[in-house]
Amino acid sequence: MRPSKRDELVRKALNIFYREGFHATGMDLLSGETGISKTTMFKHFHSKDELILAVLRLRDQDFRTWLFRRMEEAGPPRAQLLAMFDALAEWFAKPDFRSCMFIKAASEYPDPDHPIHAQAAEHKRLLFRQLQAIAAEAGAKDPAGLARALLLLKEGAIVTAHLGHEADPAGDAKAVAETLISAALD
Amino acid sequence: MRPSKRDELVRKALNIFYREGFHATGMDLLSGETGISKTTMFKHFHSKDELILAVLRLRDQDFRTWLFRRMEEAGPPRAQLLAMFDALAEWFAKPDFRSCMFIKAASEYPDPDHPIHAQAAEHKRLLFRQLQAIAAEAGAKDPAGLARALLLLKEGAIVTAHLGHEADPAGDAKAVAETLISAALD
DNA sequence: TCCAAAATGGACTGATCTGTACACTTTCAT
DNA sequence: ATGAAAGTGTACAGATCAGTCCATTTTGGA
Repeated sequence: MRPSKRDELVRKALNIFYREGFHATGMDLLSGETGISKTTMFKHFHSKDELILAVLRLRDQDFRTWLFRRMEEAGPPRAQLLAMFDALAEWFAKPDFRSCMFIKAASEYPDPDHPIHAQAAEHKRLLFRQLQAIAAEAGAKDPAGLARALLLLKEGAIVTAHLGHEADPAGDAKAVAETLISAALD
Repeated sequence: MRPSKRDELVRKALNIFYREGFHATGMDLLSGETGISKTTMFKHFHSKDELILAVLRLRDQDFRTWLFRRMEEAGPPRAQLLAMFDALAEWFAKPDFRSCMFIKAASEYPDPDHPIHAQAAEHKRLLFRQLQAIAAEAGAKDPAGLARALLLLKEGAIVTAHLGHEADPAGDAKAVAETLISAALD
């Protein structure tokens, strides 16, 4: 009925989990930081894991909406594929960039059977599907193969931007992507 | 004087941290699982963080030794570069593969100023240096650029192998690497 | 054989963890 | 205005967290 508090909790929890990590963030801290009482938190979500799952669902929506909107703005499908890496560069440049929430979730919940791990994997699968569709639109000979290759570059760039000393991982990835796309569309 | 217990602790802790995660693994569990008393553990390492740092140093040594040995076995430098992805495929196929320890460490300690995060970053830098040297040996026009591109593919393959549904991320990465290497050496 | 260093077990601290209980207040639709 | 739903504050449970203490036992080299 009044979903505002619930949404507010999930959105604020997203930022804190993203910044601090999942295990490192306690429910008490979450309550204090969001101003939402622990009682209410546990009324909406029966466990911390359920809250994390809701956070990941929100993040999945937000991220894919943001990314594919940025890509669409680039125009034709071929340009869209390349624009993914410009979007990544934008993201990496933000001062609060701290890698990919789903890579982090999979790192903290390494058991593939854990629901949180599975939810993170689902995000990657949805990304693949959308990218494959654009690759097909662009006329790629092997849309799935091109999408897989571009996603390898994307994940690599994210990890490197968070962990490496490289100046411009998104630019490096884009350079490789250009040759891949050219070869796939000729 | 008698470093056996210390080494034994670090080696066993490595496996447990790798399997379960850093925050999720308590010192009591570590003591129980390794059979080494907590007193002894804290005599060797003044804190859990120090133990983790030692674990990461060991993992860095082990991993780079293993990887570059596999690559050297492939023969000439150009073949060595490609062989990295065969080594990755081997690794991914192991039933206990759970992504890269350093990506996981950076995920759990997201603050770049944290010593554990810094240690993980150092590993990636050492990898880059060794790969760059091989790229130079192979006669690449831009050894640093080629090394960066290949490492993007490597990190992407690792993440995808852990989190994705793809059948053969190492093979996908290798295919891209082949065209990159050809272009860089012509 | 003997001694010092290394390792042990287990109780203990104080903090923090997830999750609950309960009595109270706020909000909103009717 | 009233009643049900939603939210609050706080104290609490029971487990686990990192880390300490100490008296005892084991170990390895001289």
